[in-house]
Amino acid sequence: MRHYSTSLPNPRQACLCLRPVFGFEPPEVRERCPGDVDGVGSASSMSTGSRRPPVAAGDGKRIRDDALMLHDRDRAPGRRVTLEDVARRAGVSRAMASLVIREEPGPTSMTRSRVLAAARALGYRPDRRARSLASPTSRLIGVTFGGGGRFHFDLLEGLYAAAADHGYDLILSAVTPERGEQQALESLADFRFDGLVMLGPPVAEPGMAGSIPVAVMGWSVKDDSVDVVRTSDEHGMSLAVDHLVQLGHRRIAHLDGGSGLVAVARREAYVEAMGEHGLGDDVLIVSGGEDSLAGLRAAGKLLASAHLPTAVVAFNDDTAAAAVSLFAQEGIDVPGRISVIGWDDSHLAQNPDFDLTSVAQRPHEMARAAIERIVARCDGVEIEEREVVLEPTLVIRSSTAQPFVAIP
Amino acid sequence: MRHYSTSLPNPRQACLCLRPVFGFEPPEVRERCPGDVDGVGSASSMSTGSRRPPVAAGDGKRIRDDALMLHDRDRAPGRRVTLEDVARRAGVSRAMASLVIREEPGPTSMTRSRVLAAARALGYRPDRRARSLASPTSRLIGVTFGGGGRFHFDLLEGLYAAAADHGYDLILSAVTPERGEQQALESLADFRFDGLVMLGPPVAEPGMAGSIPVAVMGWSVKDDSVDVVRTSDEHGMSLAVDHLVQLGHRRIAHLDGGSGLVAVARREAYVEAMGEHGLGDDVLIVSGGEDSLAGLRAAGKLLASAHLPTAVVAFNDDTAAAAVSLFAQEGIDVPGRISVIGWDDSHLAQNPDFDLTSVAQRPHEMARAAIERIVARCDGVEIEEREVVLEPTLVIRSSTAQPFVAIP
DNA sequence: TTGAAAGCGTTACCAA
DNA sequence: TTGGTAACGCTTTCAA
Repeated sequence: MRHYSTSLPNPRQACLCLRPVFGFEPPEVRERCPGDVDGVGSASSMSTGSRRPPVAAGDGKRIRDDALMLHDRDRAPGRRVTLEDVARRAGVSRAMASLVIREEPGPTSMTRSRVLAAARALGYRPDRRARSLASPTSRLIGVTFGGGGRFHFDLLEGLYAAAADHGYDLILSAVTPERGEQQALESLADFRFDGLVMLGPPVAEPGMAGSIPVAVMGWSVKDDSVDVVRTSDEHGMSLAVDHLVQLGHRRIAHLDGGSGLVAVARREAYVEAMGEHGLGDDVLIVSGGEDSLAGLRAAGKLLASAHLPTAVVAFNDDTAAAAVSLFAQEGIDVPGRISVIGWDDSHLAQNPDFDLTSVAQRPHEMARAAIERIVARCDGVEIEEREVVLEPTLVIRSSTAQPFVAIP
Repeated sequence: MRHYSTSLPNPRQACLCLRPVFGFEPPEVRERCPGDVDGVGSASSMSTGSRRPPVAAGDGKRIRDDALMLHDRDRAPGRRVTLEDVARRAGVSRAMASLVIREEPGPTSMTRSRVLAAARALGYRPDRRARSLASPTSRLIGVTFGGGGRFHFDLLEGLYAAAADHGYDLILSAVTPERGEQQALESLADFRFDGLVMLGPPVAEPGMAGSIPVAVMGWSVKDDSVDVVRTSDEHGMSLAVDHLVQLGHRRIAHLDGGSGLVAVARREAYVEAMGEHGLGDDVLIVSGGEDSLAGLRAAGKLLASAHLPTAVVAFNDDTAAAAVSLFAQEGIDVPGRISVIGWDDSHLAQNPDFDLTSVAQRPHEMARAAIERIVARCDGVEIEEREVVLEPTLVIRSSTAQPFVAIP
């Protein structure tokens, strides 16, 4: 009582009794949770210490009252289930239980099923902290991300899935204007991650050396100690331009994405793609940006120009959709008067109101590639090429068609 | 040698030598890092074992060779600095060093400065896993977030800062379409967080019981075991409408935010605010959404209507800016012909091209409030009210002015 | 004020 | 195959 009076003023972590969603409050004892008084060290809990070895009261050592009462029926209410609990319930040692949980070879199928049953019954979930602390590899992959919008969010989703498949967990750290990349990395490093994935914002030189596997997603980087996973902008742009040229377009404009690394790459790819079709003279770049508003303004500029092109390749779906909206507002038919191509094949492109032809990068596959890279390197596999370039595809929908105006 | 041949196939966590950004590779030894052979268990290290107790060789116990060689000069290269290292360098016990690092009272200023100096020299950073594992409170606050865009990102930034001020760390978990709230919470729970902040997406009933402090940000929730930190939509809307009415507007429309919880609240607040000014008959709600495209379309609908209002209150800055863009495109002067008010006072509102009058919720203050709540509850402080409602302010810029059309 | 030692919940080693 | 036990890096208790 003396010992615990200050250390447990309220439930906190020590009394973590969450709803069934969490799945780690054993069904058998859940009903004891709600109204229960935190009985650690209380007189009432002492009465349950029947199995407790005869220790002289006040013998000067810190008695693990709580540990001693950890028999199935006597666990402190809400106390989280540990491997120890599982092992005891299954009647095996902790080591055995550990092997079973980690699906390591060794235990007999008999042992295995007993342990598994016990774990399920108790709602056991391993403690990631203890796990990563104990093992030489933390099985934690750090992820830095910025305000990258939907696409980064999709990447995140993919990363979670891929990491889980490899038995890794993700720890995220946001990079904000106030909180630079360095700080984000430091706070991640305090968790001792095994590998790092950087989603953004795109920086020219990631602040990491080659001591730990690092993968950068979505943009290219010169530092050759990091892996790069990206979709080929060149290929994507050439798919888009090819498609339009095949339909008969020549005057194809590009609503660009501003000054970001990705925008620059796509702009250059556009120029090149046009050149390859001998359309160098028809190059028309309208400076824009990454969001719908930038797209709106760029589309406005286009409308103000003397000679409206017959097709437009936008930087992304947001800007493309904005352009389509504006065109609609102005009574300019898409694709009748002008064809529009977006990028990312996002929900916007798939939205029936827009139904945009769009260059599709598959974020989940990119994520999978990045995780596989990292995991492989963590396992000591030597990989030569530092760059994974996925080929995008062109999803053709109803925003592109043959040009209205005949080719002069 | 035998023991370690398999355990260190490649650097991994065990050889975490990062760049100076990380600040935990001691300057004095950094030059030893790159080409160094992993000397664990090598003969040379044995010569430093002077403090090693006389243990018979091969006595059947696993000897901590590496621990024994942890004198300043013999640390394994790249091995991360521990409290042990700091303590040894400062010539004190680990317990002392711990107290100093945690800024607990006890150590003399002499001890304190020695330890601090050692920590700095070695570039020490505490291991969050070990720290949270050892203490009854993990000092970890879980945060779930969704694709909430810029505003959520600003909240995140504020949360980081506020948590750090209280000595807490954040662990993030994304809620995506594929990865529900439940899964996000489970993965967080494996880190044994002390408190939880939920940023989104807004759900009617957070999947948590009252066993751990939970704060929900930005939307209201009926469950009275969670704290709610939000900005008053009622107040914000009434500021906006008041401002417009004072300028002489009567026909004030609302570009709404769709069907989200927040959008509903603002829509209702709009109706009420109009009613308070006896403008119930002038209520005009244009259904929209949360992003610029929705704003664009809503503004388009507005334009198509017979009788353009003289002012518009939008759901947020994105939709407001989209409307402004469209109006500009159509030659409708803002604020000459129509006044526009946004919400969030984001970078868009502050952008000189738009210069929007906007309802400002201060995300950093909201974040601070949420963290303070959580921390207080973690410390066992009883708090009565479960809701913190911050009053927004109206930032007046150049998108609002007196109405062009006189009141009939 | 300081230090020794026990513990947190795991993993990984060893010998049986 | 199994179980005992030493780590992991820290916090916390208790005695000096």
